[in-house]
Parts: sequence; structure tokens; C-alpha cells
Amino acid sequence: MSTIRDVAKLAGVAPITVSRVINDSDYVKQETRERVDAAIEELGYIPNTLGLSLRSKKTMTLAVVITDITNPFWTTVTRGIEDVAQANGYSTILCNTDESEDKQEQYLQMLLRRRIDGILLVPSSSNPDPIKLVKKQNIPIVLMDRHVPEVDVDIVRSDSEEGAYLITKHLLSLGHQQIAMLSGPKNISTSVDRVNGYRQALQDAGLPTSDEKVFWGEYNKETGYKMAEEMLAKLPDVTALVTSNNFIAIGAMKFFYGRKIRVPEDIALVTIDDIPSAFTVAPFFTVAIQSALEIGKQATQLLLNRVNGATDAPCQEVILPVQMVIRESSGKKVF
Amino acid sequence: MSTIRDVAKLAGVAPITVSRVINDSDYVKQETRERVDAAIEELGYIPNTLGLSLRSKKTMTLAVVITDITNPFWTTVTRGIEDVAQANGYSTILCNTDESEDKQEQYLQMLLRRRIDGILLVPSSSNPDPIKLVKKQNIPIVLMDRHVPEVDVDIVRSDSEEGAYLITKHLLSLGHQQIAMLSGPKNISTSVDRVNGYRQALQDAGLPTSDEKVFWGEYNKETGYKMAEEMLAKLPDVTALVTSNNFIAIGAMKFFYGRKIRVPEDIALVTIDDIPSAFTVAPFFTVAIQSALEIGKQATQLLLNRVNGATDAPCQEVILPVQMVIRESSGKKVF
DNA sequence: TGCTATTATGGTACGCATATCATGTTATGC
DNA sequence: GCATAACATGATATGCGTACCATAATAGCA
Repeated sequence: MSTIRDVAKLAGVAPITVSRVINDSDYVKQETRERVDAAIEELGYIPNTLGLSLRSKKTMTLAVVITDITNPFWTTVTRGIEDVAQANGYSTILCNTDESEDKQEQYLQMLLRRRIDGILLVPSSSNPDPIKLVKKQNIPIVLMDRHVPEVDVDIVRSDSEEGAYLITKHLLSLGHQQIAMLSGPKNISTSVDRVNGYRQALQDAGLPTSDEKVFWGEYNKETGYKMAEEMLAKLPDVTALVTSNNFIAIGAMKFFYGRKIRVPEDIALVTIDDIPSAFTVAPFFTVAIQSALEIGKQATQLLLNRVNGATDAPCQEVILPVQMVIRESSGKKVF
Repeated sequence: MSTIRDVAKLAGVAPITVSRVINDSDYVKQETRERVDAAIEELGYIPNTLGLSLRSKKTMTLAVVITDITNPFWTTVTRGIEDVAQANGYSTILCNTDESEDKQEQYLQMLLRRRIDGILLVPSSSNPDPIKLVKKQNIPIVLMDRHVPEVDVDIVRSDSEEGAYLITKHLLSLGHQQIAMLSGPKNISTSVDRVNGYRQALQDAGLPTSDEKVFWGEYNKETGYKMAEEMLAKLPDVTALVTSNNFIAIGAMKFFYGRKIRVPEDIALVTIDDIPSAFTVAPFFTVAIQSALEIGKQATQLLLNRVNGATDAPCQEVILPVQMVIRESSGKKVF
């Protein structure tokens, strides 16, 4: 692979002149420019950004660290990130942690070694240490979706608590009194927030908020299934269900389907996080929708402000509103 | 951010000694090692791979260029790639072209500039030029899923033709004679192959293979919907449908659902590419399943063989078998 | 004791693009 | 015709980690 020196030699100029032609950064005589362009063409020269990055201490790269690449919610966030990054001349590296702290740790190390300019992170747990490590290296970082205690850091997230509150209230307004919650992990803030929103709604309605109605699991279909099973065994009187994300909802649905329990006739079901329309024939779930694209865009904008040094303002928390969409799964009024 | 020289100074040794400690690459006295480790710790030193890559001409990075990050088929392929890459000490950069040739071109340029070690590409069209460009730079490249004419290049793909052949034959075996095909784009090999498989099955059954029964669209839900609509208007006698991928199938289903046309009672439907179980309550489509994970793994293995210089064998084409799974959407025997 | 093998450490140069400074040439204005 | 501005090109140094070569101290052995 040829270098700028090869091009220079072939064109009979100094390397710096080639650089000037490529970047259009200074006076170059038309005739020289043509000679250089011809040499570039002939050699198939492609500039090497490694040398440049080494010198400029800029890689023009942002890292995106998400927890589940198979969840369209995150790929949509990623799309938002890519759009804003690209528009500002930045590339992105996408890393998938599978909700594993170990993988997250490994990826962060790798990214720091590569001197990427900034990180967009969905933390795989509430452990603040990995974030502290990044901050210590003075690499700008913005969290998405989940907050983490003990660190001062920019974050863009949806109002999980409000979302859960809204959909729970919707169930209450339909007349349900026995409402259970199938939640995500205890060490992820969104799970906790959503449980809190659910509890708040019950409390505001003057209903008890017993711990036994809350089930903690993972953000996936399998534990959704298991939690629904467990719930039914323990609490046969439950008439409505709040699930903490789309996969849990599908898992629960699968369980009910297998047991010939009808949704919403036998049990009403609402969830947070929509199932992307590409996968659904007819939207069915009553949901609190987070605007994934917006999370990605705003987080990236925030990050770029830091990266470009445009801001050294104190860290901020951007909380985006959620939107409730009422569909079939929550059913009609029950009295 | 500190450098190896800062560490060296603090530990009172030469930079190269620090390098030896970090990489465990040569004799270092225990006591020196401890001093260096302490200095690394104190400064929070993280090695910079840019300098190394510049010198070694290895970035230990593979690029993954896919066409649709929201399609779980591709994210599963990506997962397979990541697994094998990671196991061999390579990182991956994921790029999403949205089926756009322009975006693909841009990404390839960017990747070449970064001197990534190899590329795993799902070509966004049958245009061989972008691939020729990469080959000209001597960067190993492996295609996935789709073949492209006029270039000698490694490729790992499923047997699309066979898949379409199998599911069409299944429809024939159930007694259907009027079978239409909703296909992907004309300039993507998988679409063409699948149409060919469909035609072959009809031909083998002694049925005509008229062009008007084949509809060409995009690999997404929207054109699936539109093609179904168009198909019904033009060919009301059709009793069964082959769709070329999962999103087209869902789009068609949505159309039938809106028109209260029952699948499979009123029209049978089979497709290629499964809908991942995470999104489905009860699997419904009769499908020809491609093993996405396997495509990713084998493609990466092939690529790494080239990258490590283990092989300069002629390019090969790996064709993986597809598996037919019969479910409800194809219905029962009709006579 | 003297000699080779092992252990331990350092100096220099390199890869690539460009910032900075320097120099030379042509055009412009009065 | 001369000073100044605009145009045009180049030499050198830099960032970071390590390959390569060199040196020195210690250990092992005859």
C-alpha cells in the first residue's frame, strides 16, 4: 500500500505538497495539482489516518457500547447516533456487551487503547467503576438510558418512572386492582425506575404495593416466560400485568398462549418499549414508547459538545418524555 | 494522557523496558517490573495502539459491513463474526449501509483509510467495483450471503436457490398450483437465486413459470405489503405465496390481515428467513431457515486465514445448507 | 581463572501525515 | 522601478510503541 511519499516521488514534489492537494489546505499550482492527482490515481493511494491520528490526537471516532444488539430498541438508538456522528464527520465503532460487565470492561479497555474521541455507553450494570476509569482518562462519555450512582456524568434517558406510572394508571383506570409487575434486573436503573413508577401509581390510587407482586428477572423473553409462570402460580388473582420491556412482554405472552390464557380477556398486559413495526402484523401491546432515535441523537450531540471542547459545563441529565399508546392488550373496562 | 515515556521516566527506566513489562516480551528483573507496574498504576497509563499499528501495519481490527442493522438476521451474523474475531484477538467495527451503494462506498473508503486488517461485506448491490477497489489495495475481503459477478473473492452464503426450491415444492405437495412469488431487488443475488429456485420447483412439477407471477421489490415490510396488494389485484386466482424474506412476509401478512384474508385458509404463505423467536409468541411461518450464526463464523474464519497469511489458496465459495421448518402458514393439503 | 550463556537494560530508527517555519517566485499597487 | 502582497513549494520535527542492534552484568561451567 502506497504512502504519501510514494505519491510525492512519482509526482516529483514534496510529501507536504501532496498533503496540500489532498486536503485542499493551501496554495498549489493547477499544473502541480494535476500531476499529484495523476500520481494518486496511478498508485491507488489512500491516505492512512493512523499517522494523522497519532499526531493530531484525534481519531474522529466515537464508540457506541450497547447491551443487546438483537434488541431493535438499541439498534434504533444506534441509528440516531450514527446520523449525528456522520453529519459531524465522525465514524462510530459499535460494541455489544450482552449485558455482561466483563465484556463491557474489555471493550472499554480496547476503546481507550485506540484513543477514540468519545464514548456513548449503555452501562451493563450500576457499577460506577468502569465509568470512573474512562473519566479519569479525560475521555468524554455520555450514558444512555440507564443512570449509575456515584459518578458525575452526562446522561440521556427516557422517563422510565413516568412511563411505568402512566401505563399502570391506565390499567387502574380500566378497573384493575390486582396488578403485578414483571421487571428487569435489580442492578439496572431502568428496572428500578419502572418498578417505582408502577408502585407510585398504585399508591396514588390508594392500593397496597406489596413486594410479592414484583418479579425481578432479565430483559429477555425467557425470563419473561418464567416470571409469568411463577406469577400465575403465586398470585392467581392477578388480573393485569405490567412488563418492563418488550422481550419480557413477549415471553409472558408466550406463556399465556401456551396455557390458553387469553390476553386481554383473562389477563390484561401493558409494557414499556414497543415492538418495532417491522416485526408486527398488527400492533397489539399497549405500551409506553421511548423515542430511541431521539436518545441516540441527543446523546451524540451532548458528547460532541464535549469532544469539540465546545462545553465544559457541568454534567447534565436529559430526560425525554415517553408516550403512551393504547392498543388491544390492555383490554376494555372491567368492573 | 500519559505515554510510555512518561512511565519510563517515573520508573527510572527506558521506554523499551516498559514495553517489555507490558508485553511480557523479554527478560525484566522482578524488582524493575514492580517499579514499572507501580508507575503504570500511578499514571493510569493505557497503551496507545496507534503508534503500534502504524509501525506493525496491523490494526487487529476487522470491519463488518452489513445492509440492515434492524434485521436480526444480520445482527445474528454479526454475533457469529464477533465470537470468532474476539477468540482470535481481533476487534470489529460494525457499519450499516442501509442497502445504499453510496453509504457502502463511503464506509469502504473510511475503512481503507483506517487500515483495518480485513473486511466482511454484505454487498448492497451486484456492482463489483467496490470489491475490486478493496482487492486492489490487497485488503482481504469475504462476502457474505450475496454473490457478485466479475470478481474472484471468498464468499460464504446459504443455498438460497435450494431454500426457495424446497418451500415451493412444499406448497406444490400440498396441492397448490397457482403460486406467486414476492421477491427482493433484482440487483441482489439472493433475490435472483430465490426466484430461480421457485421457478425450478414449478418447472420440475410440470407447471408454467410465467414472469407475471414474480413481483420484484425491496427486502422490507412496506414493499411486502405493496406487492401483496398488487399481486391480489392482478392475480386473484393465486392460492399460495412464496416471499423472499422475513420482512416481506410480514408486510404481506399485514396486507392480508387488513383485508381479512386468512392465512393459510384463504392463501398459503411460506418464506425464506425466519423471524427470530425473541419477537414471536408462537412461530407461524413455514420457512427455509439460513444459519446466520454459521455464516458469520465461517466467513470470519475464512477472512482470518487470509489476514494471517495462512492461506493464499484460490478464492472459495462456501454454500451452507438451509433447513425447512413446516409450520402453520403453509396450511394443510388442498385438493 | 577465563570463557560462554543467560539475564538485564538502553539507544536509535522507523512508520505516516502534517504543523511550523522557511524560502523562493510571481503579481499588484503606487 | 520598488515595496508589498499573494502564490508556491519544501525541510524538519513530531507523536507513540517497538524492532533491531548494542552493551553490560551475572551465572554456569570447564
